[in-house]
Amino acid sequence: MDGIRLMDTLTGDVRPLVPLEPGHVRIYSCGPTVYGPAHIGNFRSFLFADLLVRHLRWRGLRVTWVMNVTDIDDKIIRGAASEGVGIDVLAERWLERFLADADTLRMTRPDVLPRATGHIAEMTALIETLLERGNAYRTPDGSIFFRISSWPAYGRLARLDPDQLRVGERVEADEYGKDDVRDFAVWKGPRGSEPSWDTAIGPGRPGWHIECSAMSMAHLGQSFDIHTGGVDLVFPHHEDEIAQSEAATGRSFVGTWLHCAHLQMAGSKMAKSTGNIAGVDDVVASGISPRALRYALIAVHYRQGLDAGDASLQAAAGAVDRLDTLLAALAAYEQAGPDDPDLPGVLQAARAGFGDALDDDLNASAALASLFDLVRDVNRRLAARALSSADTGRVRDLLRDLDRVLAILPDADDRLDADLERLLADRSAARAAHDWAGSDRLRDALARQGITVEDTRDGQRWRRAKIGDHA
RNA sequence: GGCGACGUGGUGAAGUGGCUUAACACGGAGGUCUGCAAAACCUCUAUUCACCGGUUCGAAUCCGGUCGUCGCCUCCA
Repeated sequence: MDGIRLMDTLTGDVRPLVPLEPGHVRIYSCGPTVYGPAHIGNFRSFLFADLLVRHLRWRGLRVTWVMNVTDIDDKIIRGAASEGVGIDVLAERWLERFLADADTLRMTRPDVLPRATGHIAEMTALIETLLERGNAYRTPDGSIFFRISSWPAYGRLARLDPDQLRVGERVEADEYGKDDVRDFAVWKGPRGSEPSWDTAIGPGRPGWHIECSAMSMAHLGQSFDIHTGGVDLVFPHHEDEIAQSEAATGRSFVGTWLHCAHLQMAGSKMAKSTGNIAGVDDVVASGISPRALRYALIAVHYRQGLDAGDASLQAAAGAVDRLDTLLAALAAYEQAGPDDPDLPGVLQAARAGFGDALDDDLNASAALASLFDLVRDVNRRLAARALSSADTGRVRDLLRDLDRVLAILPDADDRLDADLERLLADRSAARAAHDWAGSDRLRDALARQGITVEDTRDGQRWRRAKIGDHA
């Protein structure tokens, strides 16, 4: 093991992660714009950050994770106006929904979820500095733009030559007056009935990019370790963040830029603008459990495109079921014999393989391979009756340990309600009486309620069904 | 038009110079076990890594070309 290595978008190489403060990693993730429900493509990028955070913590590092919430932007303004409510009402509603979906997918709650509207002062302070330093200028309508020509490094992150940028023919009315069409707004002057803040730099509202610069620096400092987002944010969003942040502070902004590839659906990018989307609720309604969805979203390397087709979701459900089955088997197994002398080595090797894979730029596929190698090995030992009852606890402990990173196993305290418990007890009794017809009837009844029951020499065992019910 | 990523079995996907005639998962075929079922385990399911050429003792892995897919090039994770 030679530490955690990550692929930095800016330099294009894989480098060891060296936190600015030893033992403490500061991470900023571009979060949701709360004007509607986030789709599972959005969640892929959030879950990839979650996986990173969980792995770093599993490695014993302290992590401060900040994810912004954009609660003021054109779409929110438009949506609120069409409903005749304030932007705060709309934002609050969709933020709640975002958090609920995030919980469903077992995303770690970020340490801070700063909102743009709560950081106007930080943004205007940053803009003032940019004005003072000559990196930004005002236009007649009260807007303020960042001057790209004042920042020679512009385009480095996206590997774009500013002179080659194909500038759109459409120029928004409010953007007339820019010195250069490529310049971007850090502050938008007041317009009609749009929300506006009275600030030291004048009335108006913030541009999108400045939000992330201000909020990340407010909560993590002028320089921090990792910034994550989807590849579509590389340009212009993150490019602009770097320019305005470094121009304002004179310091390096971010140590490592991490970008995850798009989730695709039917061969093309999942995006709200194309309507080619599926929400967490849509997938769950189709019978895929949240745990299986999480598995599908994190099982493929984050820089690899991923198609959320039915086949991959079904495969994920199958893989999760294999883990559930092992847990159920461990719980049901009883063997008084001596401990398996080989087990400690097997467990240690699995943990090492798992951790090493994730250290290597978060290679989740390889980490899962290590986990499933362990699953087969343990199943073999269970079948051979080589393990003791105490050994099953050791295996379970390791699975739970690895699951601190994966978060795909059933809850440790998952219990059936009383009615189902009774059906299980009845079935056990029927079997004891060799009442096979009754036993089969009860098994069917349980299956209809989403519980799979299986018989072993240690008695019956149960687990949640793969498809359908996922309480 | 510019820039970038990628192309591995029935499917998803790891591997990026010899340990790999290719991990792991899903699926399929056969077998063991079992009241039945399921699960699990065992065997089989790519002599081959888009195609062509080259470098090398040796390539899925490096180089060149061709074809194809996807993404970015102003607010989309």
